[in-house]
Amino acid sequence: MVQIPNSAAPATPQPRSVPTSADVARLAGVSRATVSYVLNNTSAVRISEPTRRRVHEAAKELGYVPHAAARSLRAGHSRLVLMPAPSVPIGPLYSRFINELQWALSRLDYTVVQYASVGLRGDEAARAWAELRPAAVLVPVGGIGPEGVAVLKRSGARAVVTLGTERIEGAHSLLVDHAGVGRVAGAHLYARGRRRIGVVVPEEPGLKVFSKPRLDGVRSAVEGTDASVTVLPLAYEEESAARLAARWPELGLDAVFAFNDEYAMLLMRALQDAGVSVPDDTALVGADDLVLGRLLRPSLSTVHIELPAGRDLAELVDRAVRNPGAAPETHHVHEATLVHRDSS
Amino acid sequence: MVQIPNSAAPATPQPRSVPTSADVARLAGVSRATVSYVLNNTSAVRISEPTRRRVHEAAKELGYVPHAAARSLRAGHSRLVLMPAPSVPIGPLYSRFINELQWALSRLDYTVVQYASVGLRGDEAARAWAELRPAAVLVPVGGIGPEGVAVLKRSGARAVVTLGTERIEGAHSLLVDHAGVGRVAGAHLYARGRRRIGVVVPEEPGLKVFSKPRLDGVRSAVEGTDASVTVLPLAYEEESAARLAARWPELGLDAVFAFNDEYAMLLMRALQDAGVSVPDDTALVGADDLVLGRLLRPSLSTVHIELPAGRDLAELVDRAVRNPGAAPETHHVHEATLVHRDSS
DNA sequence: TTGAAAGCGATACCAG
DNA sequence: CTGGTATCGCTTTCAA
Repeated sequence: MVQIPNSAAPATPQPRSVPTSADVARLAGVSRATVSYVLNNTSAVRISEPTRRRVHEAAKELGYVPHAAARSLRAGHSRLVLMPAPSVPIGPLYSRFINELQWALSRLDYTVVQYASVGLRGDEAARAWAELRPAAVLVPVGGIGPEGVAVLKRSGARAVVTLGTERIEGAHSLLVDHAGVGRVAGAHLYARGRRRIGVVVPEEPGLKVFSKPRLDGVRSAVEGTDASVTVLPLAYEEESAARLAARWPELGLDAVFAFNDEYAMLLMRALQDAGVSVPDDTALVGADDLVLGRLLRPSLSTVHIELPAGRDLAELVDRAVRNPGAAPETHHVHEATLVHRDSS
Repeated sequence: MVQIPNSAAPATPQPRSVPTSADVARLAGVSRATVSYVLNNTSAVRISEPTRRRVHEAAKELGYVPHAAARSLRAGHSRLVLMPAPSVPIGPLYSRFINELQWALSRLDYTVVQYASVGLRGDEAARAWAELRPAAVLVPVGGIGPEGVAVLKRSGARAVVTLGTERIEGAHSLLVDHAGVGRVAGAHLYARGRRRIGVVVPEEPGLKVFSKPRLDGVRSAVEGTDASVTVLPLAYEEESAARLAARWPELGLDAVFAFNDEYAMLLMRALQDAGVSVPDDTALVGADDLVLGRLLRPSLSTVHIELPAGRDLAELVDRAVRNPGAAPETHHVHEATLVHRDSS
């Protein structure tokens, strides 16, 4: 690449330093205060129309973009909502919910940001989030403890909301009843006359927060009956499923709750390939009610769970931010219902 | 809720203002400068061990967390990498890539953040991103134009990298050859003797950026031959697939490229339910090589695409940030290969 | 209606 | 080795 030395060709639009409101003021021939008033439509002061125009034109000409950090430093608070990005792909159901939530929060004029806190755990992560001085932090399941909440609050977070299976001291909570998912599945299988029930537990580490309560739910559903529960570790790979299916005769199970629809699909195929008939030999129930469950043959029974509307959670966040002193709210989501299809 | 008025109960640990480095300095009995040196391990100055300890203890006692905005304001730059969050769920393949990338960037000490710019389009979005003064912006396909890149650069972004199907003026590009995906699929179907080829185009709006080049790829593969290409709009719902399958006799197609494996699964089921045999009556090819393709019966032929390692892209970003003057790099991903299974 | 100036929190230079 | 202090960009009183 031929480069013309700067000294020889100062004409090239070299990356001049980024324009500030002072530059805008200079170009418009006004003070920085006036620029601020105009660009923020401050209603407390009235600026003459010609001045407004000059300021707007200067801003556009320079390509001025305000500096968010400077602004929130001065303001003493931000409208940033931080969501730790889940480190494992968490499925379409959850993605859709997150999307909806982000949309709703944007409508309330928050800046929503997903922070990838890879490699940090517990309080370290909380500290990293706190550095950004968010107005609110929305933590998906298992990502924070009471000390983490304290760190965030001390550094000015006005609301911490956890989405998960258990309440965290000091934080608002949206409790999703994963145990209920397991309970519904277990009760259904029991009612269908099944007594030796397997429960798939994904080997993928990030999913334990879901799989554990779902497993416990199945257990609680058949507690005190003559039914037994067998834990079935399974990785999301064909080979793992094939190995599990090969052990089927010795396992002697007549039913499986497969954690979710995707694992159910994986297992259904492996079972069918191994000559195990679904649902005759073994009944199969998934969860999350994904489209793909309806596409399987036999079509997949599943547990449907109604996540709250993104708007509702957004409003909870907004309320919490406006009134940080209020006692933590706890909301429950336990609308788990069984969708009975052909696999059970 | 019973609320005790504040005035009556000032004893409750009310949110005292958030501790700053000045507070730490005061408590440790040193100057703010010293605090900064200690906490940042500044190697240029040597601080006595006792002082270090006192500072660290004071910081811990107060629960001090540095203020990222203040820091980057002072520093004049940030290590923030901004990635606009895709507004549509974009599939497991892409999610995994994003995750890997975030991880690699964190290792290089960048703060990676996904920004949900819901509702903003084009330059508006670019301006919103620019307010955060990121060091680099990674824009997935179709999210930015040349003016947007200019806005970002003018406000100090040292690198803009687009991941997509076309180069954008001024930005580094990682070009994923979606047309190649279509070409490979089309060529394969042609080679298998198919001549009336349907191409599924998702009705979901966000997917057009992928589906358009894939469709064009199929077209180019059979251009100048006796094969024809028919566009098949399809929404990701059973009913939509059923309607499409019902029209099958009149369409008279002997092959379909189904955009990706998920749409392929949807269509395969609908075709089978409508009595169309795959692959005898109609050959079917998906894309993305998802696990579920192997689980279908017949197992699904698909186009595998090798995305670059997250590490490589992270290094491109890092290089670009360190050397903002360098000419935009363009990298190509065109490793599309056909995985032949039973559906074609 | 506009301008001057203080100050948000952290850092890095320059003295001491 | 440690402490003042100017500075980053912006908003917001207070005066003019």
